[in-house]
Amino acid sequence: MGRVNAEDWARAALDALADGGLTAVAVEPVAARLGVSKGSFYWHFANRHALVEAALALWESHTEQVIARLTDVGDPAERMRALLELAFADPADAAISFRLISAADDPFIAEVVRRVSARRLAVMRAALEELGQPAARAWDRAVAGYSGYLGIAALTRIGVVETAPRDIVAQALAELGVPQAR
Amino acid sequence: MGRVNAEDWARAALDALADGGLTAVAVEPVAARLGVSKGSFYWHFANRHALVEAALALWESHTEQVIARLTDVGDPAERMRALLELAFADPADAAISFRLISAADDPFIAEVVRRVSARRLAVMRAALEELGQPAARAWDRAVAGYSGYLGIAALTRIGVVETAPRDIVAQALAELGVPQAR
DNA sequence: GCCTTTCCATACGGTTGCGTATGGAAAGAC
DNA sequence: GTCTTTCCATACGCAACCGTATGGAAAGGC
Repeated sequence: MGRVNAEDWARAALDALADGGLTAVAVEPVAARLGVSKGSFYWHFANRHALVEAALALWESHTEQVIARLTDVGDPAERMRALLELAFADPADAAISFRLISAADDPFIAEVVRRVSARRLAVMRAALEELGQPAARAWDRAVAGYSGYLGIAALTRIGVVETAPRDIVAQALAELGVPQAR
Repeated sequence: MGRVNAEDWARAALDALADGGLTAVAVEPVAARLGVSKGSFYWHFANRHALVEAALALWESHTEQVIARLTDVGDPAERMRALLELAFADPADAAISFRLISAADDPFIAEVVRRVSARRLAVMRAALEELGQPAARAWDRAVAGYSGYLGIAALTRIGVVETAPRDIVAQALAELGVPQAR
């Protein structure tokens, strides 16, 4: 790999997180993943915590990028469909979300994952409210939907359900009470 | 605490698992929790894996005890209600389930948690089928319900939802398509 | 072509947890 | 009361990872 920069380290750390959880975001293993040594790491970062911080910032920015793309979609039903398709298109994110919630004993991680989760739920709730659902119902359905997203990731992890079926988006939309434009 | 036996160790290990995840099931920390030293541990167990094994066996037996109690309930709707009430009565179990799925990188843990999860899902599916739901639908609803159970545990962990509302059982029964006997 | 800056490898000490060895305390056999 | 069995504390070696120190290679300024 030759020379690497801080962003390479952040990306590799996020990969390691998805593969092996927070404990896998360790300096020496990630260095091995990049084909460099610790010497490189401590040039780009002060300590391990800074690496975790960078990986989480990268992860959070992905969510923000997705949300930014969704604001272009005026119709809330279509926006919700786009959201779900983006969400299920990237199976790694559910795994990472799961890993981070697992690691939420660390207050810093808990804060980041709480913020990102709340942000995602807020977008879902807003779309459901625009579709005419009462606030409380919209919130409950958003929570139920996101819980299912995380729970399915959990069950997939242990192999009691295989990869999500093809019509998962349509199914989810129906359960969220979003009218199908078909 | 004075003298302890293997079962004390297993219970303490399960507590440690709920509190801090699998990495917290370490010999020295659990010994401290029991007020003894490693010398005690290696008298009762061969190695750390045996302790993890004992803790998981204890956890699995809890599930089996719950299921055994449910077989006494003839009416499937009432049985499902009893199941949900027992499930939500013990908030620690969802946390432990979540912790174990998190730790499913370990093949042994993956196997146990897969077996227990499949067992629970089978009981749910059977009740739904007895209620007249087609097999595929019963399975999908069982998976959706259990996913929600795990997902809520995840969201509770990071504080985006507070403790489960009072009517969580009624709500879950409705979503599972179980007629309310009221 | 030299010199500075940038970046990385290697070697070391400190910490934590696993597993082993060994001696000793406490309880029961008789 | 002695002897045996049961159980535990302490001390040690080993491995993995964090963080530091230091020397050196590679790239760019001029």
